[in-house]
Amino acid sequence: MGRRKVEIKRIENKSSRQVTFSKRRKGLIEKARQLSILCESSIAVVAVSGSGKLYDSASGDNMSKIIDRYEIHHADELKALDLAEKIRNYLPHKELLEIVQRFSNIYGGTARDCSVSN
Amino acid sequence: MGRRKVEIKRIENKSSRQVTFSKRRKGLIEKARQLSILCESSIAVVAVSGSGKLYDSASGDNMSKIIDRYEIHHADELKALDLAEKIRNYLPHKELLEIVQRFSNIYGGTARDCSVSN
DNA sequence: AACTATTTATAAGA
DNA sequence: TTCTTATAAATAGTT
Repeated sequence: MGRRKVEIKRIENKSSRQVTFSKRRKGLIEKARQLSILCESSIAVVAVSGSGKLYDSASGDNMSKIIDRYEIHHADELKALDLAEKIRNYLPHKELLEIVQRFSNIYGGTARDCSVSN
Repeated sequence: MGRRKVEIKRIENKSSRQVTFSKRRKGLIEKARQLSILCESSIAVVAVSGSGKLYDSASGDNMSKIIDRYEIHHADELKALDLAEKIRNYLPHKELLEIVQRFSNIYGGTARDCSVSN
């Protein structure tokens, strides 16, 4: 849908890639909104850019409810993976948990609007 | 994009609505796939139809990781869930390790311009 | 940030 | 329901 047909492969030029990301992300979210209204459905879109920025939209219902719905639907798989694995990994898990808690204490779960270099 | 312009409002006829849901859902997921590849990004789509069926796609990364990313960025709104608590009860060691590494990437040595509440 | 030539998505029809 | 096709809509390259 443009001056030329584009191959679906990584756009090498960084600024073109960013422009395309911006245009198509907007298009995608608008399509989600339309689908939600036309067909009375709930649509969640979460996009993470190459540089790590997060964009999301929830149409027809709020994001938490849509994600909950996804997780309920996949609960069986998650549980099957979980139980044996959790026991098997108990000790290192416990140690890692302490690390995560330290992270949580430092960053508090409330950090926002972070730009990350790389 | 069809024989006629359509208003973006609920399609009253049930079978038309189902046909449109099927066509547009497919289109949306294909657009997500393209965006992911063109711009090396990760895109999650979760759709719940009016009748409660769930459809999802994850491009560029797996669904759990994209949802985790969303939840990390929205940690403020997820205080009730408490990340550490969720990890303790829910995630196997391997995924926990990945979360710790992601915390390091996000909040580690190169993060700047962070506003942190509390 | 706008424009527009083209491609792509899709609404209606077969 | 699957295929076709006229048309609307999205967007790639340009300004």
